[in-house]
Amino acid sequence: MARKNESLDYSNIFEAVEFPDAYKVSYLANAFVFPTYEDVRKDFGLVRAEYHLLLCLAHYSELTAQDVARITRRPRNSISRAVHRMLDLGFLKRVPDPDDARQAKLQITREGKIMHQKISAYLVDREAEIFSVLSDTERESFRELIRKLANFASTLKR
Amino acid sequence: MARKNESLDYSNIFEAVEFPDAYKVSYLANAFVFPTYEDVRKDFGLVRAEYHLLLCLAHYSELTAQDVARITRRPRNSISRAVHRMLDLGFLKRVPDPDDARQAKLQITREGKIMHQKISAYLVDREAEIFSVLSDTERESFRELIRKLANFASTLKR
DNA sequence: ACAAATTTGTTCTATATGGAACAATAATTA
DNA sequence: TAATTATTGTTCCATATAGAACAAATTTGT
Repeated sequence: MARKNESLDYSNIFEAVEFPDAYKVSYLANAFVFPTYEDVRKDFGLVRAEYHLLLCLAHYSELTAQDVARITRRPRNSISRAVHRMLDLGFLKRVPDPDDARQAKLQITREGKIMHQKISAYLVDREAEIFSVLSDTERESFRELIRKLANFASTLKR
Repeated sequence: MARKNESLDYSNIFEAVEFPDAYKVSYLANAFVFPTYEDVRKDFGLVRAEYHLLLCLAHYSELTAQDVARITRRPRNSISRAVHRMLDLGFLKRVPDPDDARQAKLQITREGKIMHQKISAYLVDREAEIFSVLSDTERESFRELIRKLANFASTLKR
């Protein structure tokens, strides 16, 4: 007997939904972005906030935990947890701020940089994979558009 | 005394990161998509999988739990849990499939449709908000590009 | 026809995550 | 200066979520 339901087209919803563009952004996140975080967790042993620390401190030489929370829009307590684990793992170092005893400046270590490079190489590949469906000019268009959207999103209150 | 760190530009990372396009998709998801799910949870009392059930069954008259899992790419157990709660809430009804005792066909109820319309109205507004930064032609371009990307993502193995 | 493999829906369990409250410190205002 | 307010990082707690294993039913392959 033939397999039932085989003619059901699961992507019809893309066009039927009342907010098709936002839905597809969401879908892309669920199908691609989130699984990528999951891969990073499985392959490199770092959860999202931990990887975000690495990412931020690979590009800013010195940040507080609060800075990272703002950059990534993750809650402070998630970052706090992640900081401790990254310190234990030797991927970060922390130096108290002499001018403000509440906070401490975080820096990435040599080991952290190496880990960052490994993860980044993987993520660069993942990016290439998903965007391979676009032509060069399409890719360029998308880059401009997503830049506008992300910049706008960065102004949203938290 | 002036506030410290006030000159730090949190969006520099958008261009510095090694995978800028994927990063911004991810950022948009974190800044916009997931907070939207959170709003739905707070304002309407439905978690993601529960809302996804409503969404799917508002557009397909009859689906199994497995169908919904595939359409939304959520794990089966999340959908299973959500189905029970939605049945209790009276938003769904379930009829056993006479041809296959393993599965049951799900349908949305009148109350479910009403709830779906309320949530959809909210999400339509959210969509309009984020895409307000794009011109009409930009919006049209983005629609085409995200469609390609989402369609490709839908072919990815799970 | 019969054994093996697959599919569906479920429960159990582990964990990532975010909200709330808190103490310590710093900044602001009176 | 003194009192109030804000900020930072932290711990505690509740919950959403996904993996794994499972039983029942169905399909596939020999």
